[in-house]
Amino acid sequence: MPNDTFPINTKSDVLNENQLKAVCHDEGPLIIVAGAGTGKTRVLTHRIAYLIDNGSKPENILAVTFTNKAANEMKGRVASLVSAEDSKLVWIGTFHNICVRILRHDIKKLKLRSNQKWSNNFVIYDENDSVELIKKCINALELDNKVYVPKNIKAFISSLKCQGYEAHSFGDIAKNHREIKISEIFDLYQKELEKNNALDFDDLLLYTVKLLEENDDVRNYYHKRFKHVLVDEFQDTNLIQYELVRLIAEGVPKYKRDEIDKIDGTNLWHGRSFAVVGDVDQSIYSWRGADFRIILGFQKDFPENTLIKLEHNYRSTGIILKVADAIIKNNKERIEKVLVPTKTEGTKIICFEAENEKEEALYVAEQIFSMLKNGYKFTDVGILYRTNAQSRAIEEALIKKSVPYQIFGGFRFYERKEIKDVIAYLKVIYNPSDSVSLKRIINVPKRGLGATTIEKIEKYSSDLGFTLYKSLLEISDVPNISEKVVQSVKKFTDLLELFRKASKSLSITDLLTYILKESGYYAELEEEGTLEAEDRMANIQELFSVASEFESNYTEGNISDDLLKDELGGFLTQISLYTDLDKLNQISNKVTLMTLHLAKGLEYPIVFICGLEEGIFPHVRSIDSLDATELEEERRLMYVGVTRAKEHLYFTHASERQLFGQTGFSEVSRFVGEAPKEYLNRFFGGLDEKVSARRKSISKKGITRKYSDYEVDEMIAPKEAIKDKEPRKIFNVGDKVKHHRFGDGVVEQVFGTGNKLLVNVNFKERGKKLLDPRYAKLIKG
DNA sequence: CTCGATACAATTTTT
DNA sequence: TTGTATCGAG
Repeated sequence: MPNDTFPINTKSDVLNENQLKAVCHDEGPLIIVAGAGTGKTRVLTHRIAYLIDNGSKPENILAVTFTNKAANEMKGRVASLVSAEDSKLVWIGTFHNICVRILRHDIKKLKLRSNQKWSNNFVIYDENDSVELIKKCINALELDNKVYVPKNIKAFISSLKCQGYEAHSFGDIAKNHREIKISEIFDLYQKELEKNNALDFDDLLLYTVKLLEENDDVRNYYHKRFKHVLVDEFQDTNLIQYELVRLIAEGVPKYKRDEIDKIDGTNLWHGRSFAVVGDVDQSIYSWRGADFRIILGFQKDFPENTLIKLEHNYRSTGIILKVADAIIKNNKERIEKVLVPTKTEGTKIICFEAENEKEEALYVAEQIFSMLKNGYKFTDVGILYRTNAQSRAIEEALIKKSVPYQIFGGFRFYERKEIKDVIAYLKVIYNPSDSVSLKRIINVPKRGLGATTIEKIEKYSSDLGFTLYKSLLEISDVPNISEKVVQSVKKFTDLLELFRKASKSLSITDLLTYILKESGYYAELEEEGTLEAEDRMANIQELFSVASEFESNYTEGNISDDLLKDELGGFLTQISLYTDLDKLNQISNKVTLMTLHLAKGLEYPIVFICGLEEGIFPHVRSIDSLDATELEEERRLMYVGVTRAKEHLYFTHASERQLFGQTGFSEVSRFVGEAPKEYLNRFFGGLDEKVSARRKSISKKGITRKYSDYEVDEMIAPKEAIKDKEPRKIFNVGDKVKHHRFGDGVVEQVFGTGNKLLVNVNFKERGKKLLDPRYAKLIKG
């Protein structure tokens, strides 16, 4: 829902039976198996509101998501259900965000092997920073970076960290020469991070878990504080993330679990809950260390769990769901479940075979215009594909046909060179130990400090155990350095010291202006005068608007307490954990292009899934893979794509496609074949005389429908025709009630009997609230 | 030290 | 075809 991110959907106040059960589950571990479009977010937000309305303190609730977008959406929806003050007290955030909050407070309590301690002004390294550092480690160990490819090593170490390994514990189990070497790189990498006072994304989780495991006080504090823990997208949780929420919810380190269970396991859940929501069929990040079998682990760890399935789909038409179901049924690794439609059958899925990727793209553009005639808007359209490379042809066609579009994925804002440069200045000012950022800016703009000089200084630093910054400050002690370089370095460090002083008094935007001017960064760009340089300046301008937005939030006090302490630190944290996906909230009348991965959690009335060809989707790598589970993951991705569609779904594929500058032929994807034929309407592009033999053979079977001039199929229903099959019933009890906080209201729904009684009350001033009369004081009359 | 030429590889990427 | 990474000449 890109165009209405925080809707207060009046209908959503009515919950179905299982949604209600999940919302009102009082104590203990809870698994909510929620298929696509079954109101998962609605359940989570209403559950938070329910807990608050029924006596829980908002500060006792922790809700964890994977993306900032999901977190923001949840915050917005919770804010619409409870009071503004209450909603601010609930901790809602991404795994990484929650970890930073905990670590900024308590990382000093975490001891390093060297008996040093972390300081709370640590910086966060992104993928690039980490790879840079790994590169350095590989060099330092005199290993061949063709054998030990930094990017791959980073991924390997990352997966180790996600399983809870540290360098030494991996070293103990390393099986072969390569693994031993990797454990050495790992070890050095970690030491370097320590020296830089930097944490990578995985460390945020790993160290928080370590802190909670080792430090009883910290663990007890968070365990006592968070009486209700909720986890979104649980199927995408990796081991370390699970361990984090488990530690908070259960309050017991892993190795102590067995003893505790026997002693007072029965009391554990008194007034507490641990709710996880997930759908294994939507697990598409296993290559990132996520393992949907974690749900089985949860069941094993908490045999007393309650399992609730949400199977009523409120998003898609019947046919779309049948197709999704037929496709995902081909997977072996799954928990059996069905999606029960609540909408009409809808129209058949249109499957278009184009001659090549250009025609495919043109077809998409034309169809969008046809849909406009049916009352749809550009915002109603989502165009999905497997790989970013596919977007080019589509973009070209959209430009040609003047279809406004927005695209997500590809290069990210915060990975742009100029943005990284400017941020590197901020990072160094904030934390001078950060040598990766320091190296990034030491010669940007050009100061005559090249690779050889840096190497010399680095050598000197590691020999004496200095940080790079310290060596720069004492540059005249470094051997074999020319006077020219000494002067240049002095000028640079003076500049940084100046910035650091300025940072104490200046706002972020003023500091940025100061840096750009004094460093000569702006001047260098201006001098260049190229189109590219202009682009860069524009991007830097965008960074300014991000900064000023942060400032206004900061002064208004909308930032959580930890971050309030330090404006620069808060800003750096925010942008380190930011992704482009967050921009998706922007309202604009445009169609949206993105990869299938990015589409998870979104929905569009009209969805195009493009490039449905063997080799593209499913991708060659998963077809060739010996591991059958990779193909199953591709299929789950297909399932995610199909279930994004609310009303109309298109499959498109091309028989010929340019790939890496070469033309190749491709078969239609097996996933199209897995959709029942009776739900597909097949169309073919190209000119009649060019019809291939294969196509003819298909037409003989009578499947072909003549397709010409890209006219829209007459069978497509106008938007109004697709409605809910039957509106969900509202039980109008009509009792007038009074609540000490919410005032007067009318009972609109009553659920259950006796102990399980629940009422849905519409309060004059506060709107609808779901209440348990056992806790909420309701006075009749 | 800097710049340009050439070789080379090529999913997905919540943070 | 594209983007980047590396190497050698100036």
